[in-house]
This record gives sequence, structure tokens and C-alpha cells, in this order.
Amino acid sequence: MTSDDSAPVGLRERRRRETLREVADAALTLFEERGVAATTVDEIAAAAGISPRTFFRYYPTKEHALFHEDETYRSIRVELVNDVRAGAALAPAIQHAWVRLFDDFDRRPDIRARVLRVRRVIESEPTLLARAVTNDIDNADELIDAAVDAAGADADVLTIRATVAAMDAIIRVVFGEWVRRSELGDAASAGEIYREVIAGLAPLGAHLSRDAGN
Amino acid sequence: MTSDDSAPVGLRERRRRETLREVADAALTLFEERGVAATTVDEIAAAAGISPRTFFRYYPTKEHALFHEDETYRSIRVELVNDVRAGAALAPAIQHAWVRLFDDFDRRPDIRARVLRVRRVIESEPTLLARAVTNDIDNADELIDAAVDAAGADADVLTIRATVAAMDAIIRVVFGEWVRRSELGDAASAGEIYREVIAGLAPLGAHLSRDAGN
DNA sequence: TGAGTATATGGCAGTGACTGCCAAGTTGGC
DNA sequence: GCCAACTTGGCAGTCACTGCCATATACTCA
Repeated sequence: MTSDDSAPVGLRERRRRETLREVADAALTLFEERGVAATTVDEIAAAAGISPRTFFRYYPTKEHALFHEDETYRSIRVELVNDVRAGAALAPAIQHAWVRLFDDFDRRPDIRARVLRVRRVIESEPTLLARAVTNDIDNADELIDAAVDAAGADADVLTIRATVAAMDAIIRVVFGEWVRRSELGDAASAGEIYREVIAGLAPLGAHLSRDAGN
Repeated sequence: MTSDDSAPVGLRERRRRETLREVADAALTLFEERGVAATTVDEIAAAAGISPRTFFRYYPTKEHALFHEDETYRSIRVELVNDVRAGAALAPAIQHAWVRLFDDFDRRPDIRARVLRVRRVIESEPTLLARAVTNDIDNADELIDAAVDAAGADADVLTIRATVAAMDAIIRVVFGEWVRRSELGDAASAGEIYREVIAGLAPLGAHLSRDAGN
């Protein structure tokens, strides 16, 4: 799975990543300007200086171009998987990973700004929200596998799946609120919103622990 | 919003609902037989005895035809909204609604069978899973509004949203497991799986209540 | 009951996403 | 500096989806 990290990053690979990035930027800008539905692949390709045919060799759909993942994001996910594989408790580990990402936003405003732009577009179109969810689902599999492996023989896959799904859902709410507030001129911090949500979920937590024996 | 329930159900409306149902059935059968991607709208339309052009007057996309909602489902959602509007605690009310639906499955095997067929198709394609999530999000709005209204002045919209999203995520896991087990020949009961999941989530619940003050 | 109006249907043409195939260039290893 | 591997762009084709128009069917009210 993650075996080709050691491959020599030649000219080809470097160019590929560059193009990937340029296409993603072109797409993001056009989506913001005129909306996703009103933006054609031809336009994105033209803006990025490639042919439409080539566009589809970089991203399978125009929506995918929006979800180009930056390094920070990926590395935090890898770290999370490693932590869980090393035996960390699932829910706290997930929480820790997100807090780390949000803290990163404070240190690196460029990343924060870009993620916010992307999230704003995502929230504006249901189809993109759907695509974001499939992304979450795909990412979740890796994490679920790690948790199952870590638990060994007495792994409770069902509970693991439910835990990851619930945490993902909560994060999606956080991002949604982040966008909403920022659109109201509120220079909201994602980390703060996350903490607010967690604090508010105490009753749900109580409900879940209480009904366990039911 | 729900003001046109009193409209007289004339021939037109009756036929419309019939067609809606026939198209949904045709789509479901074809999706099962050859997969969603390999099924064209033309084929669904032909199987349902309407023109392709008319198909799009009933459902905006072929995927939507799969999510045709039956009465039971809708009525339980309406009840839930009413309960919440009447002041019921959110998480328990949601749980209660689902348990009621699952109990209904035991009483009405036809409904159970159809939901299982639909869910099986949904689980087979990530894009459908995503569409299911966006559906849930759409449905959630009504419930969220009810909860906000019920809470009055001190409504915590953010927490309400998070609670609903988390519960929805859990239900999706239940459906997923239900399909998985039934495909393994296990005549699983959705209600039982739901109870299993809730029991397993005690640690998550503890985590959420513990970190509230953090 | 017989207009008259609103609505449902189907066909046609058009746009845009996406794919397979082929020809022409580019890069990397030796 | 040459061969093999890979990248690119153009072309043709399929399919989802929409707007427009003519025709048919259901509701309404005089």
C-alpha cells in the first residue's frame, strides 16, 4: 500500500505533482467564481494549460480535482494510523489527530486559508458533500484495518466501524460550522469549534454509555 | 412544508405515485442484476414502460430512483419530528424511532426484504453510499429545525447538528453490517445489530462525556 | 356536460462528462 | 545516442441530463 514512498522522485514524478496541483488550483478558482455545475472540464483544462483528455488522466472527475490532498493532511492521517496500530485508544487518537491538524491551521495560515476555500465550495453543493463523504469512507478503511489489527483476536469490528463513522460525522459538522461562521465574517477557529462540539456532546455520550446495558 | 397533505388525491396523483413506484422497482431489479454503472436510464425507462424523457420527470438521476421512500419509513420520521417538537430528548428519541422501524421489520417481512435489497445495492457502490449520506443530511434538516424550535431561546444548534449527524452515522453502520451478515447467509435482525452497536459504543460515550470539560 | 385550462407525455436536438483507441512526442536507462 | 516506457492530445463514441415543442389526458367551472 504505502510501499512506493521510497521510489526516486524523478523529473516525471515532480512534473506530475506540479500539474496535479496546478489543475487543482485552476479548478478551485473556477468553482469559486462561477460554481461547480457551471464550470466545464474544458475550462479547467484550458486554465491549467492541458488538454481535456489529459485532465481525466489526472483526476477521474472534475469534482476530484477539488479534493487534491496536501501533505500536511496526509501526514497527519498516516500518523493517526500508526498511533492506532501502536495500541492507542481509537476515539482519543482520532480526536488527537484532528486537534493537531487544527492547531496546524494556527501556525500555517496558508494551509488554513486553502482548506477553508475548499470547504466553502464543498458546502455549497450537495454533490460535493457526497464526494467528500466517499473520501471519508475510503480513508476510514485504512484506519479501521489498523484498529482491527491492533485489537488482535478480540477485535470488535462493528464497534470500531461505528466509532470511526461517528467521529467522521462530527468532524463534518465542525467543518460545516467553520464555513458557516467564516461566511458570517466570524474569523472562527476550527479547533475552537471542535472543542465546542465535543463539550456539547456530553449528553450524547451519557446516553451512549447509559444505554450500553440495555 | 407539510401543508399539501390535505390535497385531494385525484387520479393524477394516484397514477404518479404508481409510476414512481414502478420505476423504482424496475431500477432496483436492474441494479441488482447488472450493477448501477452498467444500467442505463433507457433500460430502466423501457422496463417501467415510460420514455427516457419522462423518467427524468420522476427522478432527477438514476440513483434517485433507488431511494424511493416507502410510507412506513416516512411516517416514522414524521413521528420522530413530532416527538422532538413535543420536547423529547434528542438522542433517545432518535434511537426510539429506529428501534420502532426495526421492530416493524419483524412484523412486516415484505418491507424488511425490500429495504434489505435496496441497502445491499447501496453498499455495493461507494457513490450510492455517498448519496445515502446526503439524503440523510437532507432529512436531518427537518429534525434539526424541530429540535431547535423545541429548545427555544437557549437552543444549541451546533450540538443538535452534531448529535443528529452522529446518530445517522451509527445507523448507517448498522445497515452496512445488516447487509454484510445477510450476505453471509446470516438472517440477521437489524434491531439486534443496532443494540450490539450501542452496547459497543460505551467507550465512545465515556470518551465524549469525559472530554466535555476539556 | 362541454368548453377551457392545467398538466403529463414523448420526441428531438443539444451540451457536457467520461472512455477507448491511436499517433506523436518526452523521459530515463544504458 | 538509442530503445523502451511513459505521457500527451485528438477523435469518435456512449450516456446522463435539459430545453423546447406538439400532442394527449385529467381537472374545473360555467
